[in-house]
Amino acid sequence: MSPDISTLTDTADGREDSTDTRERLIVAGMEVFAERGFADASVRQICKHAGANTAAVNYHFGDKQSFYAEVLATCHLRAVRRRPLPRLADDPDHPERVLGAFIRWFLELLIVDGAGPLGRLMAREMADPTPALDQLTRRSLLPIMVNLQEILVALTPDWPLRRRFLVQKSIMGQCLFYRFTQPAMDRFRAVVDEGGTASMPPGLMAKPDLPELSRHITEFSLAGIRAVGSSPGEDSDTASRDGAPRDSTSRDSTSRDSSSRDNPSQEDVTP
Amino acid sequence: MSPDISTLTDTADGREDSTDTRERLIVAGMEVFAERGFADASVRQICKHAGANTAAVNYHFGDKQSFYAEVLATCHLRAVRRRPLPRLADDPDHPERVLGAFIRWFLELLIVDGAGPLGRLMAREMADPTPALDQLTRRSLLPIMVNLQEILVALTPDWPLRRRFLVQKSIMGQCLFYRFTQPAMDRFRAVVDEGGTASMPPGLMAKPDLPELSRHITEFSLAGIRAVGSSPGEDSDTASRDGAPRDSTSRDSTSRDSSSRDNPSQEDVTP
DNA sequence: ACACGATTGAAACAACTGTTTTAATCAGTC
DNA sequence: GACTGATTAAAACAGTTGTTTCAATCGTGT
Repeated sequence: MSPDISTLTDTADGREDSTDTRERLIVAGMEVFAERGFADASVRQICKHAGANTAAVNYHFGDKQSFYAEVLATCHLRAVRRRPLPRLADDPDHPERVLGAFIRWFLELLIVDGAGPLGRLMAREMADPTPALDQLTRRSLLPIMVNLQEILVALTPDWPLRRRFLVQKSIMGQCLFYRFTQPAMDRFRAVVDEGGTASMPPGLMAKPDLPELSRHITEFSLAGIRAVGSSPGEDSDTASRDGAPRDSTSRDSTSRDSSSRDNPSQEDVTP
Repeated sequence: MSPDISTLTDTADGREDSTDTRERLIVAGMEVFAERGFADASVRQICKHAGANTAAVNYHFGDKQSFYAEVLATCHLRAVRRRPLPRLADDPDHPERVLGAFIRWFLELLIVDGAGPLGRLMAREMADPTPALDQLTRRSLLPIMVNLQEILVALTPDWPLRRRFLVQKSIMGQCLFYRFTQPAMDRFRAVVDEGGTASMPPGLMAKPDLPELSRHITEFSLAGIRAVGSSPGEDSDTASRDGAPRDSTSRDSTSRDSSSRDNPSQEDVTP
């Protein structure tokens, strides 16, 4: 009797513990929450969209907030399961190559999956944090940043930590741009395409081409790394130059061994 | 019925026709909208916060949506008025220097003003666009991007347009990172500071230091520009499609008044 | 002084919100 | 069959929302 079996509820991993309506509620919650935000999405709307009764959300999940957290977690889990993160251990001898793969992966996550519910929900959480952002940061953002940090450690073994963090943020910022500014860029494209300016003629703001994009960011960033690496860093506060230049003996992905190299003594990051 | 018809248009530029409560409403609107978002902020809340009656918003601005648009416009106008945009014309012979000044300016806008209402409202608009995003894009984002594009044209006169756009987005992305990821980074910092990982020890995620930051991004970006500039570009696709080989030579004379065509929004940033 | 338009105040309106309640339905197991 | 426990359906609840209504007030020009 469900009116909308048509909605592709890619229940490839639909488990048995979840009732039919429970699953349908989560799917509907993804779509509606992503489209209208937590505050603007009403449970009635979601339940109708899922072909369930108004009380279904409260029965299955307790209240709206818990339901939202569940939707967010499920959304994240499914997105991350189908797109495995490229790690340094995959090719420990060529960190530049791994960096390129990571950038490509990150861009795909942001642009392809980012257009779906997960990306929109995360963007909303950034602009308007709810209690669920905490768990989302831990589960989604932290592994990505740790992974990139490991790649950068292999690329720049004897850098001060603070400088490496700056590079990390430069790389992530270049990628995140295409997700966070997307709504504005769409309107921007419309403005430029109809009018245009001297330095920005119409027709130039096409949608990003993913291979070209990842190639550009990788090249741009590697050059930036070499540049800021050869400049005299005045941030000797995080001194402790370890004596292991470009040693790619770091073999394990979990990398609990590299802590001894990076982390002799520093709690003085704020001069 | 509708008391808003004639007087609403040009009140954003600080005319004195605004009553005391009107101004108070806008200020309260900035704070409450920035803190709770458009949907979650109630007019009762705003009116109480402004010491006005519940009907004040509807009387002075028509409805909530128009009021919000007015708040956004006023907010943008005041923030941009106190922080003039550094332009290429300020130092036409040293575009790298201008680029550094621009990056510094942009970071200040994002981090200092960004922590205030304008930044939070813009972040919200990005994640959850309302009809007001259109006007905000035109007035706020467009002049910034045009200005950066002009600087980049001076830096890389004979580049294909498409490649220059990529660089532009790389630069803006690096800066925007510190605004859009701020809530997540705060939580991130808390996680790292309490636990820490192998490559990310506690105490490292300090708040960004503005001079250091702008220096890093400028250096990083200039190196990236040189790198992607010396690589073989696939410029044929865009150059031929656009049919504009005119870029670097003809625009030097018209660089100053690029707003002569249809770009009155330029004045929003440099009044 | 009066009148008049602009503004304010307090109450009311209709619609919607998340959540509960109560009754109905459905599988299974004795 | 009857009993049990989980699920669903429909209605109701208490509260908030944006917006209107209408009388009271204020500021001024004459």
